[in-house]
Amino acid sequence: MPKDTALLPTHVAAFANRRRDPGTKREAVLKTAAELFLEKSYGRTSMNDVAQRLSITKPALYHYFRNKEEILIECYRLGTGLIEEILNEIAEHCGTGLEKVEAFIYSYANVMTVNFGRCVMRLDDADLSPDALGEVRKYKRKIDRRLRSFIQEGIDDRTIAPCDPKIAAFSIAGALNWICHWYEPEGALSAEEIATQFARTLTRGLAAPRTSARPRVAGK
Amino acid sequence: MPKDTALLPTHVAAFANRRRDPGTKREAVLKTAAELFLEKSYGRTSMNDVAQRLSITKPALYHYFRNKEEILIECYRLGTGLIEEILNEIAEHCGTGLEKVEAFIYSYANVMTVNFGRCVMRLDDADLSPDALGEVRKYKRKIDRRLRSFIQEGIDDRTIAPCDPKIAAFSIAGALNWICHWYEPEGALSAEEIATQFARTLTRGLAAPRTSARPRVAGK
Amino acid sequence: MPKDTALLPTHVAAFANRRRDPGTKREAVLKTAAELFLEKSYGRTSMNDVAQRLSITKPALYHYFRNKEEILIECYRLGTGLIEEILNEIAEHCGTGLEKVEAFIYSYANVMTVNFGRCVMRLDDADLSPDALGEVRKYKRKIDRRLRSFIQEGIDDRTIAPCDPKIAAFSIAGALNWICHWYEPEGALSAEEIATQFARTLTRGLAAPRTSARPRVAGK
Amino acid sequence: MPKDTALLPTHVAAFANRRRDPGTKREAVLKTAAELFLEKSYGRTSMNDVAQRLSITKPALYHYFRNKEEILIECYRLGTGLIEEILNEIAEHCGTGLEKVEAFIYSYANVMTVNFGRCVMRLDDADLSPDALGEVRKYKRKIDRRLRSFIQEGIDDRTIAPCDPKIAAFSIAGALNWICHWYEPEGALSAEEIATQFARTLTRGLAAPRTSARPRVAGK
DNA sequence: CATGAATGAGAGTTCATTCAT
DNA sequence: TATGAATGAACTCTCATTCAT
Repeated sequence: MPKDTALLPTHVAAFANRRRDPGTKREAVLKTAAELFLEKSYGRTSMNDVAQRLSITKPALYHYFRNKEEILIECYRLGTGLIEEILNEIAEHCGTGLEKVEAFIYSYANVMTVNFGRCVMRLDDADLSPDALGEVRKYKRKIDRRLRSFIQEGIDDRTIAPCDPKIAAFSIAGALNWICHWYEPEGALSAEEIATQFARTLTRGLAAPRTSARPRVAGK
Repeated sequence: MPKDTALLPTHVAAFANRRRDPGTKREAVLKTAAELFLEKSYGRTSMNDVAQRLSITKPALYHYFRNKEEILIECYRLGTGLIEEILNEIAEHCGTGLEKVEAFIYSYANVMTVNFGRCVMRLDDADLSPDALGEVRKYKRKIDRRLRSFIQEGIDDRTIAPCDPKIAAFSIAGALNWICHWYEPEGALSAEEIATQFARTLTRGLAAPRTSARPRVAGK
Repeated sequence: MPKDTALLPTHVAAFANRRRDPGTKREAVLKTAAELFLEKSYGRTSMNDVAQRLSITKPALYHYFRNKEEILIECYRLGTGLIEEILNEIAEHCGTGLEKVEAFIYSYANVMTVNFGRCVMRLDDADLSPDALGEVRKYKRKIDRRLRSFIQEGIDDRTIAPCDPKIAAFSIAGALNWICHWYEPEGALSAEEIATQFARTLTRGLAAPRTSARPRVAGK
Repeated sequence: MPKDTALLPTHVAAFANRRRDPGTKREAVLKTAAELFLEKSYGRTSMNDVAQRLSITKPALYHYFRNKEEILIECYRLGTGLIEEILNEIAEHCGTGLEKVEAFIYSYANVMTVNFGRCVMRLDDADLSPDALGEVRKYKRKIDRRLRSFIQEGIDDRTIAPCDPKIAAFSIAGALNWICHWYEPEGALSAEEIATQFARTLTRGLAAPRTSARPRVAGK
C-alpha cells in the first residue's frame, strides 16, 4: 500500500511506491539535489540531506548515481540541455539579428528561473572534477560564441547599433545569468515578467536608432 | 636572518620573518585565502591549503583569525569596503543621474576585477553563518537601492530614458557582477578596458535619445 | 560468519556481528566508555580509545551517539536511574525512619560499586555542558533532600537520635559516595560486604539510644 | 610604575611588579591554577586560562614550571602538605584515641575547605602521570592507615566502641573528603561550622557508650 | 627575563562511499 | 533490491610546548 503522497511534491512522491519507473526516481533525485544545491551550496549538501528529503536511505542513491559528483554533473547536464534547446530553436528561427537576440534573452531568462538552469550558472564550477569542468567551460564558451554571433548578425543587418559584440555579449549574459542569483519563485516578479522585461530593456540598449533605412535582411 | 624572499609574491614573503608587522601578516593570509577561495571555492579550500601556500603551518593561522569563517567574512568585508568607497565618492560627485550611473559602472567594474571585490559577488553566501549572511544580504540590498536611486535621478533629470529602474538596476548589476566570473588578470581584456567599455556600452543603453532639450539639472 | 568471540568480554563481543541488536551495541559502547572514563578520566579518554577497546572504528560510534558528551550524559543517566530505583523502593517500603536510612545506605552502597553508579559520583561534573550540568545538579540535590527527609522521619519517630539532618546527610552521603573512589571489584571487600557493613556502622552512629520507650510508629 | 592592584586578589597582583619575589609568583600561579582546576577540571583548564587569569603570557608559566602536570603535582603537594601538618600535630598531641580522631576530623574538615586541600581529594588522580599517581596513592594510603590507627587506639583505650577500624575509617574519610565537593566559600555553612559539626557528629557515632568505667589512658 | 609567534600532535566530528545482509 | 552498519580520509580547531627575539 503506497503511502499517502497527496501532499508531497511530486519528486518526493516518486519514491513512495516500490514499482515506479526508475527513470522517474533518478529524475526525482536530481530535482531534489538541485533544490538543495541551490539552497545550501553543493559543498554543504550531504548525500544524507538528499536522501532525507526524499525519505530514502543514503545507499539507495548509489543505485542511481555512481557518486555525488555524478549528481552534480547531471544537474549541469539537464540545465545545459535546456539552454541547448533555446539555441537550436533560435538557429531555426528566421529573423533579424536583433530578433534573434531578443528571442535568446527571452528564453534564456526563463531558463534562469528553472532550478536546473539556475544550477548551471549559480553553482560553483570549481566543485567539478577537472574533466567535467572542462566540458562545462567548453559549453559556456559555446553559448557565449552563439550570443556574439547573433549580435554580429544584428550589426551586419543594421538592426543593432555598431558595438563590440564581445562586450555586448558579456553584458547581456551577465544580466541574464545574474537572474538566477536573485530570482525567487514566490517573489514579486514572475518568470514571465522577468523574461519579457529583460528582453525589452536589453534589446533597446542594443537596437540601432530607427531610420528610414530597412534592415538589410535579404528578401524581407 | 630572514630567508631570501626575493622570488616570492609579497603576501607570501610576509611570513619570512617572525617579527613582522602582524597587520601585514593578517593581510597576507587574507590575500592568499581570497585567491584560493576564488580558485577552488571556499568549501574545498582547507586551512591547510591556505597555510601551505603561505609556507606556514595550519595552527599559525589561528593567531590571526579565530576560525575559517572569520577569514571568509573578512574577505567579504574588504570587498564591500571597496564598494562602499565607490558609493561615497559618487554621492559627493555632482552631476546628472546618467553621469552617476556611468561613474558607478566604471568604478564597480574595476572592483570586480580585484580579488576581494570578486569574493563579494562570486563566493557563495550560503557558506556564511546566519549572522554574517544577514549583514551581507543587507549590504547587497543597499547597493541595489543606491543604483536604482541613481537611475531614478537620471530619469527625473531626463538624462536617462524612462524605464523601470528595478529592471534596469538588475540588468546593470548582473552585467557587472558577472565580470568577476569571467575576468582573468592575464586575459585579453584589462580591467581598465573592461571598466571603460562597460561604462560606455551600458550607459548608451540607458541614455535618453539626444533631443534639443537639455537635461533638467539646475544651472545647466 | 561471525568472528569467534568466546574469549571477549560480552560488551566487546556485541560488535562481532553486523546485524546485532543495535540496543545491545549502544549498551556495549556505554559499558566500555564508563570503564574508560573511570580508569583515565573523561578528558583523557578519546573516542578512539573507546572504539579501540570495542575493536571498531571511531566514526562507528557516531551511529549510536551524536557526540562524546552524549555518551557521558548517558552514563550519568544510567547511573542516576539506578539510584532512582532505590529511592522509589524505599518510598514504598514501610518502616521507621531509621530503617529507611538503613535501606538507603545498603542499596546506595551497592550502586556505588557498579560502574554506572560510580560515574555519577566520581566523574567530574564540570565536563558536562551547562544544560546537562544543571540536570545533574538538580538530581543530586534531590537525593540529598530525600536522605534528609528519611533522617528527619527517624528523628520524629525517635528511632534516630536528635541531630542536624543536614550535617548527618552530608556525612552519610560523603561516606557512601566515597566508596566509588576506593572500591575495586577484585578487592578484599565485596560489594555485598561493603553495603552490609556501611549500613550497620553508619546506622549505629545515628540510632537513638535504646530506652524502654518504643519507636513512635503506630502499631509497633 | 606598578599598576594599581588594589582591587585584584593578591595572587593575581603578584605579577604586577617585575621585581617581586619569584617564590611569590610561583605561589600565585599555583593558587590560580588550583582555582581553575576546581572550577573547570584539570583537563578543561588550558595553560592559557591560567596565564590569562594572572594577566601574564603563557610562556611565562614555563619559567616557574616545567609543564602543566608539574603545576598539578605541586597543587597536590601543597594540599598533602596541609594534611601532613595535621597528622604530625595529632601525633604529638597526647590524648585518647577518640580525642585524636576528633582532632583529626576537625582539622581535616578545615583543610577540605581550602583550595589546595580540595585539590588532593577532588581532582582526578587519573590525570597524573604514573609516577606521580603512585606517590599520591601511597600518600592517600598513609592517611588511611593513620586514621585507622587512631581508631584502633580508641578501641583499645575503650573510648571508641568496638568496630571494624577499616570500615569506620572509610566512612569518616568519605564524609570528610566529600566536603570538598559541596563546600562553597560563600555558602551557608562556614568552614569553622562544618569542622565543628562534623567533629561532633562523627565522633558521636564512634564513641563508646558512657559507662562508669574511665577510658584506659594512663594518668588520666 | 619575558613574549609574540609558531608548531606537532591529536582531539572531535563529518561525510562520501562501501560492505554484508 | 535495498539498507543499516561501518569505514577511511579529511577537516576544523585546540593545546602544551618551544623558538627567536
